[in-house]
Amino acid sequence: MLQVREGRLEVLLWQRAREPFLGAWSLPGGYLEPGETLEESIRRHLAVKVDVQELAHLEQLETLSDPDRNPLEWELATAYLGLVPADVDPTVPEDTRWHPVSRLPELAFDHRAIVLAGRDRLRAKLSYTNAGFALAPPVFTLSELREIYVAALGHEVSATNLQRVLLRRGVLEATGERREPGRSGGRPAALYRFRSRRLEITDQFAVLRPPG
Amino acid sequence: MLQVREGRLEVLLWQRAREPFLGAWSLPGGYLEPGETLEESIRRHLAVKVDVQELAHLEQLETLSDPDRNPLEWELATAYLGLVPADVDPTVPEDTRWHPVSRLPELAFDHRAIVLAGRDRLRAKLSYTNAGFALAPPVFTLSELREIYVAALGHEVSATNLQRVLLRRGVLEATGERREPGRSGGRPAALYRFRSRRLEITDQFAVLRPPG
DNA sequence: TAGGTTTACGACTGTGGGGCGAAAACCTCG
DNA sequence: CGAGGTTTTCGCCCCACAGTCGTAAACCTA
Repeated sequence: MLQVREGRLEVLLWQRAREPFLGAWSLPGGYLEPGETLEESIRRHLAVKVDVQELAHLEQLETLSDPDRNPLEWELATAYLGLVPADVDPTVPEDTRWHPVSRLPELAFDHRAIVLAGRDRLRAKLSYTNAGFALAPPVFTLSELREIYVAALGHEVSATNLQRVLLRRGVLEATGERREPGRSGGRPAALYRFRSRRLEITDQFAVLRPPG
Repeated sequence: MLQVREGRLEVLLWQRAREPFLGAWSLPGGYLEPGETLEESIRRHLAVKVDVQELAHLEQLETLSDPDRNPLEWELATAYLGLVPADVDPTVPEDTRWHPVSRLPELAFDHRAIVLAGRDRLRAKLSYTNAGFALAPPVFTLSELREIYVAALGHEVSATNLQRVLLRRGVLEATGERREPGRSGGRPAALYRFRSRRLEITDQFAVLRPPG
């Protein structure tokens, strides 16, 4: 589960209570029950930690099968990427904490690689899909959205470009409302929302397009 | 396993010898052995059908977990995409055949969806990676490469653009050799090869680039 | 009302892909 | 040997679109 918190991309980790890797930080998850879908299982295990309603997007990353990934027993794991909007702050149990992805502690199993793979997948999809909807609040100003993109991408983003690109592609739409400026003044910012809240691919990114 | 054969994108299928879906066409594969990697398992099962040396690229697609995907028992499956260069024609057993992806027969399980997902993954990666190396012979003319791209992408591709795009990105390099023209004449074509034969991502495709 | 702050937006620029037509380099046939 | 046909190559133009910058708009406080 990734979320932009305080201008940084962070991941939800919990401290293992069992061997192997007792006490190490690790990704939330657990075993699959018979007759259960992988996605159902993920949601069930996450529900123990956080309110699952707040998961705006969930997608499969990869299935890990290295026989040495668990030193105690042979075990497969299917990694998922979950995204949480920046405006919510789910209450989490004592043994669970958000960690900035840029400074991860020692992680159990191959979880470090999984977190980095999730970050990379997110960064790629921010470029050619509307994935931002899963990180942003329901409505937002362009400045707020820009901060979210900066945190997730890890580099500066021009607000002008962000607006033009996302509007041209039809990813964003204006609500018509404005946000009142703060104490320091400034022009009131227009409020936007994502046109769709489900993942959609921006087709025109394909190079070697069909003619016409 | 996908391959461009006779100007079409085709997939290797075999006819099931057991229930469920006895007699239906299905993707090659089988059960995972303890202590085995998923990729090792795939290669092991494929080796029964074809010479595995000819697999130029293999990548994981998705793990399917719908409890109803197998009517007889609860079973997970991890789908892989394998690519075979167009210049080889592996000998295959009696019960195995290449089928054009555009006209698939009735397939067992969820294999139809898997094949289409593999085709779509391939099409996407042809745009922003050097994935073509896994479909093309070691050396080739631009016309030959163009035919492969047309077959895989399912639409026309201008030879001019193909050359310019792939050369600019450093995906292709000229060998310096030329191919003798055929009976009908014509200017001899320059021979090219892929600079790398391992999957590499063309970074500059990212929209919302870092400044500079 | 002046000065500061934040947002919005138009204008310019540069890069790179798409399309087209001419030139190059070979063939065969009369 | 030259004419005509075939295939490949390459230069040129166009246009879409992202990146940059500067200015105008719209608010605040003092």
